[in-house]
Amino acid sequence: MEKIILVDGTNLVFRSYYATAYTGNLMKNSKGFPTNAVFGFSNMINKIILEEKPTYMLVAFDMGKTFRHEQYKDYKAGRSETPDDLLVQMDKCRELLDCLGIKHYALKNYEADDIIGTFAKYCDDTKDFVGTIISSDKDLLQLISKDVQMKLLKSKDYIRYNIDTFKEDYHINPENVVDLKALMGDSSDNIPGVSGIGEKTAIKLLSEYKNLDNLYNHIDDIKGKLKEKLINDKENAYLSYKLATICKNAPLDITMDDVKVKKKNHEKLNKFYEEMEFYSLLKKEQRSVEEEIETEKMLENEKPHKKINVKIVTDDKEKIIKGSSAYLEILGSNYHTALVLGMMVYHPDNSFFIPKELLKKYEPQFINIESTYDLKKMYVALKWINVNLPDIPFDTMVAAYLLDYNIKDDIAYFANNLGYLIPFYDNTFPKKKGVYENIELMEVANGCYLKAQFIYCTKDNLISKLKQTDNTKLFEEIEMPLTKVLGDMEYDGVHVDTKALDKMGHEIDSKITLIEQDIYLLAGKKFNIASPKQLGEILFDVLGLPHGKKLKSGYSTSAEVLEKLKDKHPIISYILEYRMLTKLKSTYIDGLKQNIMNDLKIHTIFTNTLTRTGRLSSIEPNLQNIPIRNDYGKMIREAFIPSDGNIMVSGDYSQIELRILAHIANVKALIDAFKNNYDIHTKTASDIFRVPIEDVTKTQRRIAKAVNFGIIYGISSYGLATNAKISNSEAKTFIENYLNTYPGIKEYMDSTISKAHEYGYVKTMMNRRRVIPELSNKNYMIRQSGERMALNAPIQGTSADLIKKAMVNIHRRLKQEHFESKMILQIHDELIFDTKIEEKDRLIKLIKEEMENVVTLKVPLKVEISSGKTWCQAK
DNA sequence: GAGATCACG
DNA sequence: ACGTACGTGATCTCT
Repeated sequence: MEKIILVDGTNLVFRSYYATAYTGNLMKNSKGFPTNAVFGFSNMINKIILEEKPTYMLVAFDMGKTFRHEQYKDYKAGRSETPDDLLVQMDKCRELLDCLGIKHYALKNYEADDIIGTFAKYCDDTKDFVGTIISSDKDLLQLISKDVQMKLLKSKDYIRYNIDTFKEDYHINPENVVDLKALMGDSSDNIPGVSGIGEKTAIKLLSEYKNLDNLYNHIDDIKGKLKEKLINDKENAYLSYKLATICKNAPLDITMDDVKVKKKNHEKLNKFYEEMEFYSLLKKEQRSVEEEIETEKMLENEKPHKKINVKIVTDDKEKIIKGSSAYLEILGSNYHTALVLGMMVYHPDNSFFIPKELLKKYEPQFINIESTYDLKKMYVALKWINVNLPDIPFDTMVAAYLLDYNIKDDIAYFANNLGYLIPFYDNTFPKKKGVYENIELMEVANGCYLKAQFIYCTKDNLISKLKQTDNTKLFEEIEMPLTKVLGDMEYDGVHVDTKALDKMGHEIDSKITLIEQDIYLLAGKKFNIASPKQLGEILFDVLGLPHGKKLKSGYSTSAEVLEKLKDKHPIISYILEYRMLTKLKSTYIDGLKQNIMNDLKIHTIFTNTLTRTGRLSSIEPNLQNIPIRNDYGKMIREAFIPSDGNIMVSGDYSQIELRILAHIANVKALIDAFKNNYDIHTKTASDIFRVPIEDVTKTQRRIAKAVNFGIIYGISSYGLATNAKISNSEAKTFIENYLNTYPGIKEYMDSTISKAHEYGYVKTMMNRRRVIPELSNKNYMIRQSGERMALNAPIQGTSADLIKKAMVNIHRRLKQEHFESKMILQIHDELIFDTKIEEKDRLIKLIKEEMENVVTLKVPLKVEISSGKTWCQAK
């Protein structure tokens, strides 16, 4: 006796789609392809395979817009149209089944139900098969028999019905489900039923009269309103009966042999998950493949460690061949604190793994290494164990970043993307309760071998791709040298006055406790102020304050909304203060303290392969968003201090993005304004409001400033209106005035957008590309946002190019000219230096020179220098 | 793990 | 009629 699993594919896909589609944020991969339904479907199918371990399985689909009962299709047509972003995912679901070796099938003029019904009947008619139907559609319950059971899917889990449990629950026979539907109808399927009869009445009637025919034969036994209803809708009842009946003899052109589960194609499956960007499933798949190999091994009774293991050196006799690739493996996610395990060097003629203890001995040979992945990580991790890494010409991670490959910090993502099967870090180094489990050095080395080999094999291809995209110069002259510059900055770190932080922490704590009491008193009860949900209830339900915009879960309690309620209730200002203080405490005091290392310094990581525009980002901790805009925040900056006896110096590009815009768009009025060193927002206000500079009001300047920002962000009138707190039509007028005043900007915008659509990407001054798949999205809104990205990326990206180039130049000169001062931070348009007092004047001159002359534009670049005892004062 | 909020350029 | 400013990261709540 064999078991066959019959899955209602259409039902599963719809469920997956609508389970997430209403949340508003449709799940997509980075190419903009919707994946929410495929993701849910993949999870469900994998779960079915895991639970049922099927040898026979069929996933049935509806075919297009054809229906079982052609003549009644008006009823079914009442279902709303299938959304486009669901339709495209249907094919992907079938593709997944192909990878898994599972048969899927659709038949013209028949529905998935009918295909399942026909197979169910086969189970009934023969002794060879029993069936299990999987769907959330109650219609299919009619197919339950002594040989066919059903897993009825519920929102979280499912109910498994066989013929006995079904009867217990429903008090009717499965075949009478059709009669049940005929009476009660099914709104989701547009089956009318008898109006006024629901499930309860219908079941009561059927438990007495068994079926529809018998019921109408004894119609006179029934009294009153119910009888009337039944007679009135008799026609509908019989029509519904037909609609609800599942066909059991569809002319299938497949047989049981066709639905045997085949061996899954791991390679295709990996590619599929990769394309969809289902990394959790990709990892699971990798683990299951490994387990499979393990079991196969056990079965064949092989000796362990039969596979060829890589060479782990025990002395320094091996030679690193010139041109080798290298990969450093560390235990831990933050390379400042991680444990170095060792380094694999790979060359087709000689490759070996150098354990940590021997790295120092191999240091002189590192000069022969020519490629790696994540050079900065390797460079800094080695610095921490006092091993110096000379310049390595090629970082495949940085190259892949410029080329818009899908990369993460784990090289396995990139490798799998290109079809190299490389173990994921999380699988090689599993954690239990946050603690790494014991590791086998040989396993680490074997994984490392694959990684280094991958790097070696990929390098040339990346080099030629960089050339094709005109990115060679950007790569060689900016990004590659910058990795080590950033590495030095991270390693040097920033001193922190822990005591000052502690003191502030205590003060803030006591303030928070006081404010909490005030808030509870005003609210009339204790609640979790940090929970927007609970806070919303207090403000809008209990206190009855007017609410602003609604979000997915309740009304917004953001500072923007609360600000408007300040006059309405005294609790509001307490909440705003509470928010500010708790933010300060948890993120900027406790958060920062966690990241202070034994040297009393903070070592951030500048991620150089993450942003879509070419900017850096800063993590663990983020030192690019330390407060500055209010007094509480400034206190935090007091705790960032230079080395003993030194001072902080900062160099800040003034209005760099607007200057770049003026240059790129060639706007004479703006170029002149910058040349004459005008206040740019006042000048803009004077131009667009047509008043002399000295007559520009504060409001006019504020609006002009908002418009200037808006232009950089890829303006829309609505966006400007909300931001500048003006009406939509006013915003429109201002934008029109602006574009008429500066026609170069209009031209820039038009040509950028049209080129972006033509090529699918935009470029910065240094040829850095940003690919924008959103531009070809079907959704108008997404396309619009793509156009805004296209307008912003060249500006924000060029600014990133310029400061990066300046950083490389400054770093080079600091070394050449034997400065002891160090560049320690970059905050997008600003550089911070830990400065020796004697070097101050020389350094300032150097910074200004390098930053202002990094390139020559039609506008001068202006850098503002400031200095002081702390970061706060250097501003 | 996602959403809400808020910190920065 | 749609429903929006660009680029980031950390923390907390809640499912």
